[in-house]
Amino acid sequence: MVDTPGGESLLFLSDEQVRKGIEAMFFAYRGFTADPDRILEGKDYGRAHHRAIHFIHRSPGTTVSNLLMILGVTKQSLNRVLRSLIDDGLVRSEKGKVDARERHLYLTEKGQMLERELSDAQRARMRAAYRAAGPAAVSGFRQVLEAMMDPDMRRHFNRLKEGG
Amino acid sequence: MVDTPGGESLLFLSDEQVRKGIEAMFFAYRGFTADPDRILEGKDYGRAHHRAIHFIHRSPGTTVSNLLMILGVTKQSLNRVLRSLIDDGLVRSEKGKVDARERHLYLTEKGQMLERELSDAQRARMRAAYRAAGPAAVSGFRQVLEAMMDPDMRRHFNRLKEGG
DNA sequence: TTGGAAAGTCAACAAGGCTGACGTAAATTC
DNA sequence: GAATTTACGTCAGCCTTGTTGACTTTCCAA
Repeated sequence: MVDTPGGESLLFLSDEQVRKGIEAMFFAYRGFTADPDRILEGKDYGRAHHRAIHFIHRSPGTTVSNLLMILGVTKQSLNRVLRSLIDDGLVRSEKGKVDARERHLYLTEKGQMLERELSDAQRARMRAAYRAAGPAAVSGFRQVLEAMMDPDMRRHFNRLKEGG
Repeated sequence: MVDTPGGESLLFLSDEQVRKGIEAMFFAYRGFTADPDRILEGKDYGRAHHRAIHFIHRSPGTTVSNLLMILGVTKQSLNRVLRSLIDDGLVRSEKGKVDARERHLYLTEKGQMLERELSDAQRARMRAAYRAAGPAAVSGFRQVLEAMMDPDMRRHFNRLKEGG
């Protein structure tokens, strides 16, 4: 790193360094999803169900269209997932009181149990990685990830309940 | 963070903090794949082709089975992707000289052009994120990602040509 | 009261995973 | 030299999860 006359800090990032970052994302994401995937296989659910469960847990009472924006899929695709979760009694869909067109989504007890199981596994890995890398690394990790998001997604990300 | 008598550094990571990390991974990965996905749509190729192209570029002459391990898919799945890339003249498959059962894979000129296009876009985003976050953050980012990988994947990751 | 938004649903399709079975050529082992 | 194993390719069929397009119902708001 070098400070230029203008005060800007230049990073000399070779293509190779950046490529390594790209590959790190690829391999790490595999690990990131591995544990929940393992739990879900044989349970009739997949990654799509996990994502829905996660964000409903995170924002209880969220609407379908809000979920659509966060997940970035079509309503037909999300509907198929929600349908099975609702039919199986993991998710409850409540007609909105102020706007009755909206459906507010909540996890049932059963849904919360699965959510717990999935997130326990995923958090364990994340926590282990955090511990191994140390607190300074954790902060950098989060900064780079946030900078990598599309602005819309960053907005959604920051709107989720604070705490981190 | 607190230093214990034993010298160990404890991280007090609330579930909320860890959850934010999980969500950061989710949203960032979307950004990470967004640009190549956009380029590929309308070109008859998808993310699977991108991955194959990336790792063939990265390790010219790699064998099919090596690629299988790195990508973590079945040979039938990889074959479908390679088939189209070979038929379209983006990838060249060469019978091995020392072991004629193996096929060594190379990008053709045409394949290198597409690789360049895809990786230019992806590197631009990664580089921008790196610049925005700063060099210390970049180091932490890489450390956490590496700690998050499965050991097998970490081995593959570290075996790829150094430079970062 | 009517237009448009939110949601749900049906149908059809595609990408990209998977398993299982089978074939072939080449290398290795017995 | 024969048998076995390895590396690869391929056929067939299945599943998940994404897509479009069309249509309906419900309901808010102008």
